[in-house]
Amino acid sequence: MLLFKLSTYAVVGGNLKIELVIAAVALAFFFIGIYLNKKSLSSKTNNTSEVDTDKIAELGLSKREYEVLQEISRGLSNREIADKLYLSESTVKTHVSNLLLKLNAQRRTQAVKIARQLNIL
Amino acid sequence: MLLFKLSTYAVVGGNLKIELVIAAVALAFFFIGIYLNKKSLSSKTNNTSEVDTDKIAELGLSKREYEVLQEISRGLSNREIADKLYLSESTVKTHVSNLLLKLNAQRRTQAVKIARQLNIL
DNA sequence: GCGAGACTCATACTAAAGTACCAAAAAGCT
DNA sequence: AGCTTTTTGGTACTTTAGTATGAGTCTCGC
Repeated sequence: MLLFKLSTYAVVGGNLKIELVIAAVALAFFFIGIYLNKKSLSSKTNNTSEVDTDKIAELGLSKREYEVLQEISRGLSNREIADKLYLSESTVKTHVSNLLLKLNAQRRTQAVKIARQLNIL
Repeated sequence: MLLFKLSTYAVVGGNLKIELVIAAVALAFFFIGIYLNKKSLSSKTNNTSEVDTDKIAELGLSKREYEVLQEISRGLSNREIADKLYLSESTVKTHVSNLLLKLNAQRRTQAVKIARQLNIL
């Protein structure tokens, strides 16, 4: 607005070429448009790319359970998760079972889907 | 550019108020900025949100196999997929096996991960 | 009309995944 | 220290998942 007023005064005063003023205003608003648009878009897309830590706590997921969940989403088997986290397969199974209960899932694939929907992965 | 020229002629001709013309040009370029920006952004972000049909063909995934893959990613069991697609569980198992081969996966969870990375889901 | 894939389904297994229940360390809190 | 939750692990089963193999049907292009 300030820029706009200045430009009109300049024209009325007659000490600037009209074409130049219009071009300047056009250019300015062109970039303002780009800037505002970029801002509004980034606020929308960031929502779908961050992990919701509060939700994890809300579900009562423990640290280990969450780690196991992450490995499941990476496609690992219980055996592989056990090796990666230095656990027995039994322990992994225990974690998985508790995990499924807390996420209201019947299967590990479903757990992954639900976790994704809750922005937990 | 055409719009720009017209506006300058209008001012020179003296049959329009300068403020109005400048405002119009500003508004026009404002939206042009938004438009162009949106276009350039969408070409970048669409890469991570659209399904790559070519990749599906490249992998040799058949229609049915792909449908089964989708249901797996929704967390369904073979039994549930069979019911949903009006198939026997045997058939679903066959599709899953072929699916895993084509995706180089050992498990359905891994298939989902790989499919996601390939922008197939 | 015929051959190639795709689709369907069955049987028979093997291998994972998941459940139930229990129990002992380990870690955190007050 | 005492209590609680987490973490760990075991045994014993049941249920899904996945593999192998064979075979009949369907569809589409040529």
